[in-house]
Amino acid sequence: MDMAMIGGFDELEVLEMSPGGSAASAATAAATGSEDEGDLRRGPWTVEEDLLLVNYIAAHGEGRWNSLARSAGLKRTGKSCRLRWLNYLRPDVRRGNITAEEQLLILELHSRWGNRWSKIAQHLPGRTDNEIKNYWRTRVQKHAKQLRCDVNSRQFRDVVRQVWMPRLVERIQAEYSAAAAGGAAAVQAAPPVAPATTTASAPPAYQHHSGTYGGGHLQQGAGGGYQHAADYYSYSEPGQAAAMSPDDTSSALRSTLTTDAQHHYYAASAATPTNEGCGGAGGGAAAAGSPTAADDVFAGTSWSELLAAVGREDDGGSSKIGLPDFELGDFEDNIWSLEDLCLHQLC
DNA sequence: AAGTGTGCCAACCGCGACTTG
DNA sequence: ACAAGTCGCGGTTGGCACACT
Repeated sequence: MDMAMIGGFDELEVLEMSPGGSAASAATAAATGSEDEGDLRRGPWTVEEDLLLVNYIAAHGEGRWNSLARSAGLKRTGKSCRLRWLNYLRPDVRRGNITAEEQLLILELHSRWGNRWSKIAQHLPGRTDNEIKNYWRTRVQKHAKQLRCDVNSRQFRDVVRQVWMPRLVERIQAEYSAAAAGGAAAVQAAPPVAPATTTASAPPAYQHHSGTYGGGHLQQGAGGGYQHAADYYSYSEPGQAAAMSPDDTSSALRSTLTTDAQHHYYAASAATPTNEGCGGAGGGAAAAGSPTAADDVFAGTSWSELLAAVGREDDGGSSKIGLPDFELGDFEDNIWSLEDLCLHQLC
């Protein structure tokens, strides 16, 4: 937890504030706090409450939240204590912007597992399910809305795979190249590569290799990165052999950073043409459920092939994938810009 | 400078799964 | 085997902060 932040409050008068909150929120807390309602408080946590909780857990450990709440002298439900601890006070909670690597993981894992936020969060060290859920709702769903797509529609998933993820990979790649350039003179590292040419021109760590999505099948070794990649690739659903332990989150992240991510995301995404409409209810089941390997109709196609297959519904029938006639709004980040979509003939 | 809109995030709620007696 | 209690998850909401007009 951010004890420094809590310690930063010198005056007890401001204790009736949620961290990062305000007097207004404190007032709200007082108004809605129902301190007397069943002797249970609700609303924003005060610094005093945080300290009580943290100190109690430090001394006795977590778990048994209802009795913990009583024993710690907190007028909160166990549920509320658990939430506060897990989402905010836990020492290893990571705060700040979701990195490109993390975005990539979230997109990938969500495409596999759907809204299994806690499961996804297990693979992002320090991130909470709540944070990932919020990210999805505020960022990803916003994009879907801009595209007039149902976030669960296959079209939107295609766009994520064919535009957003490549963009993230490029960004990560560029960052690594820049880091490498900063460290050594041997900066022959490839510049951020255009998606369709990546396979041919990427630096070694990103070289294309064939593999089987979900099978951990790697034909080409390229140092430690590939080892991690193997771990990541071979992660399986319960019931299947899982090469990566659930707690090997850093491995998952590293693999995302250091492997043939493009292959991973695009070979894994070999598209089956579909004209499922955007904004309809059609995609709900697809995302609500967790796409299995068998369900992954994108398996087996290189990502450059995939990009070549992308087109619009109204392009005279040449499209392989029925992407909608997007009405583009402003994309606030460079990951997914109008230029990107136009570049890939998605607009 | 004031009003409005939007993004973000902490917290709550309901429900199902699990545990315990 | 069953009921009550507890836990964990996903969905939703309320409100602050900031950007924009």
